[in-house]
Amino acid sequence: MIQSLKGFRDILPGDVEVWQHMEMTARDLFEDFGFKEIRPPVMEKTELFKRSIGEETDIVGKEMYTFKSRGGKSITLRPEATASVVRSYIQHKMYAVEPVRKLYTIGPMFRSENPQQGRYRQFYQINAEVFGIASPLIDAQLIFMLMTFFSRLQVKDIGAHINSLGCKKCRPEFHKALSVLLSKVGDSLCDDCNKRSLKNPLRTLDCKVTSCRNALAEAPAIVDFLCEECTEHFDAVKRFLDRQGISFEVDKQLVRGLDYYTRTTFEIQTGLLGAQNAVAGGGRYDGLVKALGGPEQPAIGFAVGCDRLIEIMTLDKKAYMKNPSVFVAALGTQSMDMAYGWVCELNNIGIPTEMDYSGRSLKSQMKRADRMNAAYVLIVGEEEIKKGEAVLRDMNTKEQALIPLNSIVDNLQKALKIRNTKHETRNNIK
RNA sequence: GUGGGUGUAGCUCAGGUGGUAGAGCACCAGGUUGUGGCCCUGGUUGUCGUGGGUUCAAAUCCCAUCACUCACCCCA
Repeated sequence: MIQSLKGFRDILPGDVEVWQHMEMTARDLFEDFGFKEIRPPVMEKTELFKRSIGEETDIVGKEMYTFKSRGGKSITLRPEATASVVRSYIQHKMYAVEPVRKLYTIGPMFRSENPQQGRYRQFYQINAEVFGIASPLIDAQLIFMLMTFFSRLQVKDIGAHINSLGCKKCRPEFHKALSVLLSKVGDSLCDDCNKRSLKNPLRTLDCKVTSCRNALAEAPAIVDFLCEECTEHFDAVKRFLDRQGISFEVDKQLVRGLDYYTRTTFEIQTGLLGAQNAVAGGGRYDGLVKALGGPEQPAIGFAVGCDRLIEIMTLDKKAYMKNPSVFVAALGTQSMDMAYGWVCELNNIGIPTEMDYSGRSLKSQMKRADRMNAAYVLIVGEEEIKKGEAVLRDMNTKEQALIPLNSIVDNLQKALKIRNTKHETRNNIK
């Protein structure tokens, strides 16, 4: 038997409905906030990711699906979306047409890590990116939109964590201070952190090894080294979050794993997913557009981990399943022949209708209709054909009505309309 | 890449110290000769993850391998 690849999985009917709901919620919300969808390809030149994410990061260093194309070019299955969106923004000179762009994208990402809870090799992200706005207003608004997204999906047990990583002006100062400490406590650090302290000292801050945590307990905080502008920016973000009633925690240890982040960074964490506690993360990347060959343009964005989000949604899956409105129970070839015509027509006008295709007993057809949760069963057999009337059974009330064979479709349409309005009024009253 | 746990029917799982498989649910049929949910009766389904080894005999013991899972690492 051929199985799917390790870390790659099928999302099956029954689960897909929840995914659709999540995606619809995201689209509606993001478009309310002025975002437009963009769909970049899933493959890019390897160079794009090396230059944006950073050569020394784990993602680029050991997690990318990289291979040679037939022409010998190095290409990579995207490990994240921001790089592609920025590339596209530059390639199509979007900045020239309209200075401010708000874009979102939904799709699969690929990283070759060992799978575990909330982590797959093909995983899905919803990304939102804003170009051309330097103001802290957008930082706060983006976090506000993200939190609204979670609340619309009724996700609980989450909290926002924010930090500022400074800019190219103030970060070197901090690096210096941190490096001094690192070289002092080098002996008590783990092997990884010793490597990090040379290549990417920032990363030592979120090491989970206890000895490192202890050694770095007195580590300087980036926020204490921020330049005047960065401090102002960070304070403003916090103020605007407060203003919208968004509760958050300033987390000095919050360092992002991608090199391009500057200033505001944030992560939405949950306690429900074990080690994979980040359901969403993002931040500002003011230097990236220029670094990839575009003009100097501020930018900020976030990514939501869909697979993880789905796991903590704990919604009633059944609520999202679509059930047939009508099941046509036909007995005998002549009835099946007629049923076939009605089913096609009803399907065509948007009424989900099912029938039995193998000529089984009425009892088993009723059973199937019941299991499928059909609202109505239309029964047609020899008797009905003789009388010229079919039996329409309401599966909830068990009421049965006779309807003429020549106006089946009209009658069903009417019956379902009445039923739907009943539902609507009931929902409105609630 | 590293470590722990698991792998038996479509699903959830039983199968002390070796004797070639079972339950519940699901599915199908019947009871009710044309009416669903409850009930009763019967039925179908397995290369016991895969490959090798020990043995008269392996789901059971040994080795390898794969997959799943959790954790490290890292991240969404």
